Amino acid sequence: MLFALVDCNNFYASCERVFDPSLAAVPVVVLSNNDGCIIARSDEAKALGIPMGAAVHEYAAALKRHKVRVFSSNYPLYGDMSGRVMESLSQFTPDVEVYSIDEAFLGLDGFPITELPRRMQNMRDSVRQWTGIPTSVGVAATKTLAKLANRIAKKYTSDGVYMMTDPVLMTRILGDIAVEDIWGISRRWGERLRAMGIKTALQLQQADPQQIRKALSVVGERIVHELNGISCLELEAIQAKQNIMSSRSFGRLISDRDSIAEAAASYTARAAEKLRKQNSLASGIYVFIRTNRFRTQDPQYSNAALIRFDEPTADTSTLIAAATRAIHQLYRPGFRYHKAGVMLTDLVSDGKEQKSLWRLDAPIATTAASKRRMAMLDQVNAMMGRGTLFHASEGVAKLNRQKQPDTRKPDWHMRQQFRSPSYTTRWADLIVVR
DNA sequence: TCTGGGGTCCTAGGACCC
DNA sequence: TCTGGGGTCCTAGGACCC
Repeated sequence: MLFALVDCNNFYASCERVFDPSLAAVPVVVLSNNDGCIIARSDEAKALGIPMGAAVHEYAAALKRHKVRVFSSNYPLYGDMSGRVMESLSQFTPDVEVYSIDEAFLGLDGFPITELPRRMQNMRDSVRQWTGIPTSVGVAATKTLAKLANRIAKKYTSDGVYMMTDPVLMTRILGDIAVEDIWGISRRWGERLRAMGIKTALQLQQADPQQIRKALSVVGERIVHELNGISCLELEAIQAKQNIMSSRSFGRLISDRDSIAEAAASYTARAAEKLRKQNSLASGIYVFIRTNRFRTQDPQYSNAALIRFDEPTADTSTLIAAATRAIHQLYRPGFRYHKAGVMLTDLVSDGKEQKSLWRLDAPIATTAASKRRMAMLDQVNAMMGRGTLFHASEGVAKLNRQKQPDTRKPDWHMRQQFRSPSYTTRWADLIVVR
């Protein structure tokens, strides 16, 4: 069995180019929702050294100097283009897993191996011709290796297709790839592996799977097997989402409760629409609000509530009513809020059993952790007034995991007993740092 | 001034049961 | 005050992905 990973090159920037030929061969970037940061770059923009996720304000001068064409994001357009690309791919094989808006895995069962390079080349050219979107194709024995092959295709080939099938060549390639560049290994795990002396993909491939499992759980072990050509990740069918999220930063700081509730209501309406589109019902809604964590000079507050419904629902007004109640419960005066969001959770889709049965009787229940934070915050506010940066650690779990101790010198420390919903006594530490 | 918006999976620990 | 062995279900949180 072989897998292909097809990845659209610089997808959002390429989409903009499809509709404006004057953008060809000039640097193009696409911005995030509030035009806050850069989320897509054409090759020319990458060559200028503009990093992914860069804050626009930091690069405003450079963008201007190099005459970079800058676009606000247009998600309906990108979604539509993505659909066309996926549709094109399905002309070549029915085994298509849409992995993200700009990527798909293909199962290549039934393709004669000798013909594969030509077929993949043909597919890539056709997608380009039918949609205007350039892609890269990586082929290998497992999804993880196909991901790496795709990198090679993008970086080093002229035709955008790379088959990683030669074992000798593969050894050389893996030796040149840093562990963090493997699909599924990011910074934290990369650090852990490096501490174990594993720095390259080749070293991880040759590592003891059991040892890796100890360090990185079964997820890490799977990666080791995948690097060895033993497929642990199958092609997955498209399925209904398990959660639907809608959140935004406000674009300015908001202090009054009703404006936040209004924002939450509109997020909820958007999420409810998506919910109905996939024919699901929500069993709960998770609502969060937060201050701007980048403004360290401001007092910080973030909290979340989870509301369960007696009956799963897709009714917009029910959902909005719940979100509004949650905001009222979470809101604390004296803070300048930056972001809020809702997540419809534990969705019930047609024919599918609901995953869990809720035992909580209360019509509204914030999460236990949320209740504790709330109680502590209120207490601290009462004792000290506002304008305090706080840091809370709770429960036994975190202690046992030996989280890095906070080295900032606490001004004030409180240990609080509380009762969880089941009336088991637990404790929480609250460290107040000015 | 400004620093996104979505998702998934896995595990530890606690509640609860026999 | 200390004390078992087996199990399941649930939640929160920590990782990861694009």
